Amino acid sequence: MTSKAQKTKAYIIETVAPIFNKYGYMGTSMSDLTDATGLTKGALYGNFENKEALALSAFEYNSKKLLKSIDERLNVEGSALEKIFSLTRFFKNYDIFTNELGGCPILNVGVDAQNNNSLLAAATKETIREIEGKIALVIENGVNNNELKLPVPPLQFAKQLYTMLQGAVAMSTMTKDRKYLINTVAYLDLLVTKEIKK
Amino acid sequence: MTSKAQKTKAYIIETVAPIFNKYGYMGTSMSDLTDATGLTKGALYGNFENKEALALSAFEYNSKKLLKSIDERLNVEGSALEKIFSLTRFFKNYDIFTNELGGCPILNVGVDAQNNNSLLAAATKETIREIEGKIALVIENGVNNNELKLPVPPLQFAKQLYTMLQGAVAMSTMTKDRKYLINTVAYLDLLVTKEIKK
DNA sequence: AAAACTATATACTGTATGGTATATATTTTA
DNA sequence: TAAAATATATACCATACAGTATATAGTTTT
Repeated sequence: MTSKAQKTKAYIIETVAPIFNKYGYMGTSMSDLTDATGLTKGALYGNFENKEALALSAFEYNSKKLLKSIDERLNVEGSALEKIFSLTRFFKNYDIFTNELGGCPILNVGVDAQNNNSLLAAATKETIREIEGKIALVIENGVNNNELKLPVPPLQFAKQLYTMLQGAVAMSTMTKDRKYLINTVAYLDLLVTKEIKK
Repeated sequence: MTSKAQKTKAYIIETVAPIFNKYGYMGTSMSDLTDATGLTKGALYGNFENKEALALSAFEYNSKKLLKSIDERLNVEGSALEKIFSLTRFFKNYDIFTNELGGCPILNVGVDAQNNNSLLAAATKETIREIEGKIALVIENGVNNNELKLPVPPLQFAKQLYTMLQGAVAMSTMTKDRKYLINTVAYLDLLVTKEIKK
């Protein structure tokens, strides 16, 4: 059974997460958070040591949501190719998916925290590593099944794939134009079919 | 002749530009800027209406530097292909180039300002448009010279190219690993040679 | 249901914030 | 070089900031 206190803590995190993600660590004030939650500073500081701990919990909340979704796409039934296409299909609507998170947590926090908060910066870096690892695993299985042929090691290919996807995320975020996502995914699907499908 | 006042204004901008770029609009305080310049608030507010005007001038200063460098690479003597390779060579060391600017101004300001400052967000968007246009022009000339063949219109190809480069910039920024730049450029050079060179 | 405990609200720190009015230097013009 | 014009420094707003001590309300446990 979850106690009232645990519920409050969870409520704070999920309310606060999109705000930190949107406005950044420096751009979010504690009073923004009391306004959004309807709670007082006493409640926030009773549940979290300080602003940084709260921001970190918020990032981890968003990060987990993202990782879970990516995992789901990469674990669909079928061949390695189908798993990869499932992932690119996810990124085609990435802007819609990340809208409720307050934008892409990787990009927003990764860039925002770079020079402002080393803990958050490290957390982003770790999440990137995890995502790349998950993609690499699928690709590696495809190679072992004689389904795929690669010009580079699986992890490097995964990194390249994710770099292109994240590039589309960055461009569509900055220009508010989702065509970057659509066109990049179309290109990647073609690339995968033509270059690494055996 | 440049008056003392004009020199001061220029000095403020060039001193302040990397600070805004590194720490963001909200992460930079006016006292950070008085510290860095060795000037007082009176001097800063005498030369700029407010913090926002100062940040905008700072971004434009960085943006112009970047656009100038890109222009130089795209205007080297030679074929369209050589111009494109000149650009990718530039991005291979993009982290070194942007170090003195306080990071990539497009990425940093584009992400930071997205939800915090609409003027800066619009300025980033415009700079992206300019860069894409410059690349598209080179590619279009290559097509007209019968040097290149494209599967998509020149501007779309330019956008795709820049998206991949900017993806590498984002990833190398967030992970502090320049391999993303190196590997992406290696891939792009291959892509250009194999797919669009006639 | 009462006692013990815990979580949230209130009221308050001291400091930093963006911005301004005005005094004082410093340039520029005559 | 003296007067006029301008740029910078100083001293000061009011407000917002992260964080805290303590009172009060609410939840658990017995």
